[in-house]
Formats: sequence, C-alpha cells, structure tokens
Amino acid sequence: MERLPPKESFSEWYHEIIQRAELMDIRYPVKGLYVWFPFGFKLRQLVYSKLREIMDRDHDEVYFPTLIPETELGKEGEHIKGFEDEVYWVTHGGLDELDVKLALRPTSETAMYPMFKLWIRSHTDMPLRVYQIVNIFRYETKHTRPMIRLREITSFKEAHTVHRNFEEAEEQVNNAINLYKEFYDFLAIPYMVLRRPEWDKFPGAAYTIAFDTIMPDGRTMQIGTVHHLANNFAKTFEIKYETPDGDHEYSHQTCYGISERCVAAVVSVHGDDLGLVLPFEVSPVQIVIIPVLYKGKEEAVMERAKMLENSLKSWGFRVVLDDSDDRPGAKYYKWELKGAAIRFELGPKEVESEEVTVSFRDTREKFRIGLDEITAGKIYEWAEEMKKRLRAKAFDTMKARVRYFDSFDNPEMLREWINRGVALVHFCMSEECAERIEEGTSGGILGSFEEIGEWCEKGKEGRCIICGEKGVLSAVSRAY
RNA sequence: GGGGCGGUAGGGUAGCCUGGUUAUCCUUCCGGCUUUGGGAGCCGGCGACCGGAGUUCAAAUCUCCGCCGCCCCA
Repeated sequence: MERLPPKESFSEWYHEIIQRAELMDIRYPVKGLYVWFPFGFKLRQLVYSKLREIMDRDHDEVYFPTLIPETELGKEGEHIKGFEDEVYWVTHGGLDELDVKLALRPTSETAMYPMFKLWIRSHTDMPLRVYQIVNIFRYETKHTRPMIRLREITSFKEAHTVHRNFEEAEEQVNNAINLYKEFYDFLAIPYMVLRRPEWDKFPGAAYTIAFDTIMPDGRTMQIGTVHHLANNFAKTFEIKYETPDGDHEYSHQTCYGISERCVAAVVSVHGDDLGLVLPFEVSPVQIVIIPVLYKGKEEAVMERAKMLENSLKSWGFRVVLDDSDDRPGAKYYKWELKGAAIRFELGPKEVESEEVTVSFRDTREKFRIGLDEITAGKIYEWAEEMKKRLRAKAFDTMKARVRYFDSFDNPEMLREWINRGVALVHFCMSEECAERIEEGTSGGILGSFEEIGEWCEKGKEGRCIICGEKGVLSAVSRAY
C-alpha cells in the first residue's frame, strides 16, 4: 500500500482517504450517490449516536415519508423557489403517470407541516419539538463529493419545532445553537456561528444562523444551520392554535439540520498525512493490539495479547487484536490510516518485562508501560488528553486561516488571502456592497458573526469596508 | 447552457496515431515457501478492452450513435 497524497493537496487527499480508510465506496454507478462501507458506517453511527443523545434530551424522534406531493411542496412560494431546480420527481407508478407528481424530499418542512396543522390545536400543544434522521435528495449539478456534496444525503438530522410566538421560537433557535455547539465541541471541530445574509437564508425563513468550519484548503464548509421560520410556514399550512383567551393565532416555527458533512468535518479537520485521526469516542477501533511474533515465541506473545484484549473488551472498549499475517510495520500503517486512537504493541520484550508499548494516533510517540498499569481509568485519561490536543491543534489551525482586513483598497490582496483562508471584514450587509466584494475577490459573504469568540480581537461594530456605512463583523470565503 | 478530453482486471496504467502473436507493467486479491519491533522477499495463480451499430479477411485500435466520467468557460 503506497502512501496517501499529502493533506496539503486536500482535494486528492480527501478523495483517497475516503476509499483507503474504507469509509465509502465511490464506485456506485450513479453520480453523487455513494455506498457506506461497514467501517465508514460505523463511524457515522458513532458520530450520530452522540447527536441523538443530545437531541433526545428534549426532542422526540419521528419519521415522515420520503415522498411529498407536488401540491404541498409548492405551497410556500419562497420555499419552492429555493428548491425547484434541484428536486427529484416521481412521475410514474408502474406504467401509469401519476395525477399528482411526488417529490423525493429535499428537506421535510412540507411533509411535516400539513401534519403539524392537525397536531397543533391549543396553546398547550406547544412547544412541539421533533426530529428525524433520514435521507434527502437534491439534484446537484456541480462537482459532487462523498459526504460533502451529494445527490442523496443519507444522514440528514432535521429538527422541527412549533411555538406560540416569535420570541419563544427565537429562544428555541438559541437552544439549538447551543446543542450544535455542544455537538461540535464534542467532536473537537472549530466553527464560526454566522447569521447568513438576507439573500442566502433558508427559503421561507425569517433568518438563518449557520455553523461553518474551515477546511484544510481554506474553503469554508457549512456544517449546520438553524432557521427561524417565524409564522411564514404556519400561515401557508394553517398551523393555528387557540390561546387561553379563546383567540386563534398562527404558530411560530424553527427548524435546524445537520448532515453527514459533520463526518466529513471530522475526517478533514483532524486527519493527517497518514490518514484518519479520530476523537476516541467515535473511533470505530479505539484500541488496536499488534502482536510481534518471532518464531518460537508466538504462543507466549499471543496468550498475553489475548489477555489484554479480553480486559479491554470487558471494560467496554472497541478493540481489535490484529493477528493477521502482515508484518508489524504494515499493521502500524494500516491502523494509523483507519484512525485507531491507541495502539498497543506486544512482543517478546514486553512479555519478558511485563510491559506493553503504547502509541497514540495523534502524536505517534511511543512509550512502554507496565501491563498492570493498564486500567479503564488510564484509557479514559489518555482519551481525554488526546481530545484536548486535537481541539488545541484544530483551533490553532483554524485561527491561522482567519485574517482581518480593514480596507478594500487592494482587492487583489483580499482575493489572494481568500484562496487560502477566511477574511474578516466589517460589512453593511447590503447586496450592492456584497456584489462588489464578490466580484473583486471571488469570495462570498458568509454572514455576520453572532458571537465573535477568539477568532478576532476586532469588535462587532465597524465601518463597512466598501461603503463606509455602519457595518458588522462578517466572514468572506470560498465555500463548499 | 457552451466547449474540450477521456472510458483497457478491484485500483492505477501501456498499447490506439500507423488495424494483425498469448493485450503491457505496477498494485490489490488467492495459494505456497520464507519472514516478522515502521509499508519484506521469492515462486505460482485468478482477473480487463463501457454498450450498440458500421467499415474490414481481421477492430482495444478507424467511423457513427448511446451511456458514463473528468476539465474549462458562462
């Protein structure tokens, strides 16, 4: 097995690691549709079980159908305008043409909300908070990539909530932002929380807050969105309730989603030249044991390796004892490619001294430790330290890709920077000024910062870099 | 939407211009021997010309149509 392309060549690196680490098989004969390998699916499952755990605290999981009648999909004018050129249609049942075409859901608002109309009758029916994890379809025409741009998004976690008024829905938006922060903090993925400009918000929403992370090539990737729908959809779908006073009001709604881009982010942000680097909790193989077998000493080594394996398994860890015929070196590379967080090497020397050699995936340093010192607590301690290192490294990398610009005198400088990273500017959020920036730099306005955090010492308020009017701190980048 | 390039084993490729032997090489995979502390070696083996039509004694190779993919421009 030859080595991966360096991560600096991100596009090729990503393309290769997806296949070599057996995340997805890209050979399925339809553009934009890919197959999850068992290993990749396990990673997906581990990442999503965290997401589920977070959602399950105050959401109920539901399932709505894949097919949406044209009559419902088309009801909300803005919404359908936003999706019409990327909807897949089911037009036939067998040989008969359907009277009402059925859309493969591009997202489920229009599947759910006609039912919400039936579910919501009184103010006591709210808040309603549900979510589902389903596949959705979008007819992408541009460059498709596994987990990043797909025609079938296989793992769309979409939450939908209904509230009594705008303020309560807004509170839910803030809750959702916090849930997503918790999720990405858990994965040690840095993010920016940005309010999308008017022209880029979710079709039908009052406003959209997005999570963007920065990929190794400096482009940004949207990894989560939270939308305040106000009562726009409620009016369209007649989701009304009776107040305590006996009046009838429209509900206010929110929806928020995360797709398998969260897995792409884990792969892309933490991975290195040798392959996957995964947070311990989501690594399909948390610990790998490599026996080093010299002839005549195989039995003693294997016996000890199996004992170690049994202990680790009994503590609940995902362990592989790799007793295949490959040489130890080949196994080291293989399991580094697959992101095994901790590696134990066990050979005659270790058996002799009652020790084991340990290597962490992220640092790759090696050291020996007494076998009796290996405890569940020790492993958790190591996992926690690794998480801290991953987080620190990811944040440093991201910080280095963000730079503040206070002038547009030299668009060429901005353009050059945006080819490598994210530019922060103060910006008035007008479409005219946005066009000037986009023409001059080939970057797009991602949005304005909801909170600034450690990305920049600059304040939220400032003069627009183009027109000099009142502006807010905003991000400009090339986006996936 | 407009233009260009391409499709040969699981993956990557040579051959195509100038039609003609058993379709090249690397890798993966399978079997054997040997080895094992950072991608071992040797021997043997399995496995491919995108689909259709045409030209021809003869097509991976030339022509046309289709399907699929990639790149550039809008």
